[in-house]
Amino acid sequence: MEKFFITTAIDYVNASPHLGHALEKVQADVVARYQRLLGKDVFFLTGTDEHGAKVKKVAETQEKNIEEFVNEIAENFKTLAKELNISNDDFIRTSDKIRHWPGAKALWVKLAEKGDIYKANYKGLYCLGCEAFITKKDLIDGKCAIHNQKPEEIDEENYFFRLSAYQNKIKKAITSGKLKIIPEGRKNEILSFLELGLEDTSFSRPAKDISWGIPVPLDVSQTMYVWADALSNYISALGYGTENTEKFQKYWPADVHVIGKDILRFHALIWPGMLLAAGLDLPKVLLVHGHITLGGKKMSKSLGNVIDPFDIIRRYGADALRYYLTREISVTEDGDLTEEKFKKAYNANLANGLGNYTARVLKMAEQYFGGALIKPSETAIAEVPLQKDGKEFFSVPYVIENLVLPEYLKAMENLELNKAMDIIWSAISQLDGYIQNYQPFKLINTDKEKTGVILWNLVFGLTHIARMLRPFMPQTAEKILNAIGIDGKSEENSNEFHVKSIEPLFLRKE
RNA sequence: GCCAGUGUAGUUCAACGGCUAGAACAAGGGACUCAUAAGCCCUGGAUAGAGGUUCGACUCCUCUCACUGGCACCA
Repeated sequence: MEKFFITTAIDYVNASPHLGHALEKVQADVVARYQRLLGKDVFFLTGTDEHGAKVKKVAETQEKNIEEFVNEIAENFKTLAKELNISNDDFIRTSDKIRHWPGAKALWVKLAEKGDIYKANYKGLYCLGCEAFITKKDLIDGKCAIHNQKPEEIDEENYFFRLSAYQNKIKKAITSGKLKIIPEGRKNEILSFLELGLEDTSFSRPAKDISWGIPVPLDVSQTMYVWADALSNYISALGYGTENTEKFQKYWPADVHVIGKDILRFHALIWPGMLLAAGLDLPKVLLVHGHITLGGKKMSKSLGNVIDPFDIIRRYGADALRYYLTREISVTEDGDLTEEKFKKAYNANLANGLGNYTARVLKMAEQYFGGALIKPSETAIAEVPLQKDGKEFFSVPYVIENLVLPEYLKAMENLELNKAMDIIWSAISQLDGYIQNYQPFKLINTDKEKTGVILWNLVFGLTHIARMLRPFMPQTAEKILNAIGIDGKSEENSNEFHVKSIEPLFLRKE
């Protein structure tokens, strides 16, 4: 069986999950569910990044024991995944000494043995107010923009990773498409960055500065810096560096890393560099998503414009949020969300579009035929084709199977999730028009047989809509398939439908 | 500042240099009733600005303006 390994970035636990985390989880989940439906052996990994001075500081601010603190936040991320119906197979935490540390350390040792880790002085600007290194970007007139004080120039000994040695190989992997970066614009961004030349990258910090982290193998005076620690989660979770490397052998390399544009460089440069140094295969695809803005503004606590994903799920349901994140927001671009936009999209497409179509079709089938619809002859089906621009078009099954499905599959293969969703809704719209054309609700009084053919077509369409929706809106798809008397698993069961009407899928919100 | 990219209807998006610039939502109108006052049909409405190349430009070139991203150790 073909394997498929997909990951999300691991989320940093300095604060609770927000909509951006939800976006990434849902995108990855849709792909994972789709690949499972294709029959692949999917391993879907997500997790949390829990180390670093920042986490420690937040825990201290809240006067909490650091372990308790990260446990608490990690639990929030797990809860979000659960409430969003994320089908992850595993959840890795970088503070997990048993599951994560061995892999992170083993990779470090591998790089060290290769001679690609060396000690050197790291020079940086350290702001006492931030209690962290800051960059030139953070400076205004040479002073920290937040604390308005001059940073200290610190010169300390660190381990470095010889990233520069892999510059050409990384570049080749990207240009050749061996490591594919979606979208194109992000790829170009990385390639132009590569043109500038890669410097080696700092891979550790003195333990006195970062005590909350993984100690460097054979040198406890140093703690692994974030990239050495966090990126290795993708293989540590598979057992790399432990006695049981079965999963690692089976699933690596990743077929898709779903990441945000903010961490592209680390995944497109440092991570491939590490893998090349360790003699491991590179991931196949980096799917880079944008950020969610709220009313056109960046999410920020100080702006007070945060929208809580849990709140949306509570009020509209997980599938509604999944719908918005995958259809109303383009996978690779920034997307905007406001309560108003959400409600509008919910009413127009879930309550009115999908929900209403389902309701009217099920109701008619139940009322006119007691829910039992038997597949009509090909000739009978051909006699009630779809209409297009007032002219007869192809039959419903033909359009679904030969026009809609291939387009949908193509969009899914290309990871164009919002396009795939558009295709589903365009099918709904065509079928709504079909009802209007043939008016089965009138025709039932004069020609019951023909009405039966039309309704069979409508239910047939509904089964395919539900099937296409399964990766996106699993609960809704199941409800629909159950209402049609289909278990959703076998594909060859459209000869006979036993339909019963159900509660509205999505109630309108005023 | 430098390098990329974007700019199309009120809004979100689409258009290998080639038919009348397409959709969707929103707005206005109409005929219907199976359905969640949903659905269907019709209508109005746009290429940021200025030049240029071309038989022909949303598309290519130049400049201006606006916005976005990147310009390495913040995740």
